[in-house]
Amino acid sequence: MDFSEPGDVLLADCPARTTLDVIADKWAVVVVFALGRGPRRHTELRELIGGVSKKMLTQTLRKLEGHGLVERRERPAAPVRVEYRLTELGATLLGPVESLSRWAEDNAEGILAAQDRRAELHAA
Amino acid sequence: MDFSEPGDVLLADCPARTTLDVIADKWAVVVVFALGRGPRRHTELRELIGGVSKKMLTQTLRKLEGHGLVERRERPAAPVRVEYRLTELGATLLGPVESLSRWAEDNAEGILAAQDRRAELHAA
DNA sequence: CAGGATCCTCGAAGATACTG
DNA sequence: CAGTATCTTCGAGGATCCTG
Repeated sequence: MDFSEPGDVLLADCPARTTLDVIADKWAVVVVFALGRGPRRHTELRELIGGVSKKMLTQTLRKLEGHGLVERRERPAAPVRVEYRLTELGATLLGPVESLSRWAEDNAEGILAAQDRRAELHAA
Repeated sequence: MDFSEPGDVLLADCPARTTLDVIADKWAVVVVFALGRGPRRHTELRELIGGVSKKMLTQTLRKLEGHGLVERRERPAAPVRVEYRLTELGATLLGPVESLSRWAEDNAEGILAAQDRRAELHAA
């Protein structure tokens, strides 16, 4: 249990932590997941995701774009059409994200059960 | 690309999304990661993680405990000693979390590069 | 349609001090 | 040591309106 070994990153002020901050945010994860199935437009994403404001979605997309994970492609037309897609780099994030979402799906029940047990204790 | 297929969860108001909210937070991920190597005490965690306030750490631990991912074990003594460890359920989260952290580590460089390219454009 | 600009609020989180 | 309590600030994010 020696944390000074290499491989024990993610702690303190390492690049991995910085990088994690990019994606350790609810919307980023969900957006990447949603784009995992192919390019989507702003409105499509909003409908698919649900519960995200226009502002937050744009903000999240800009952030992901700024980090090279998402590409914005504007179709000249009137009214404008804008498509977002994962970049090659962004696509590599899909594995971990889906691993996470699979876990979330598989363990939703257990988590909620624990939550409820808590609630009951708290009520007593 | 049909989102109505099963397996396309994580969108809208599904249990997976609720569950994701539990862990889609910076500190939660890092704490789980840190506990992945064995039980740790409050102070140890604070030192290992770095940049987290006492308050936030306690809060995060309570949350994880409330969701059945972490167990709090108090050793009667003076001064009190408290150990935190992953529960069995919590340990199952280790896979996804490490998958994520490995990604973060491997792609830190690429991410930062994209970031910098952006910064330059913005400066111009 | 996509998204900038503005205004406003409310809660997340730091600082500080105290306790079992 | 491992917290709790209190106070305060600061910015994330919603609502609304406007534009190319």
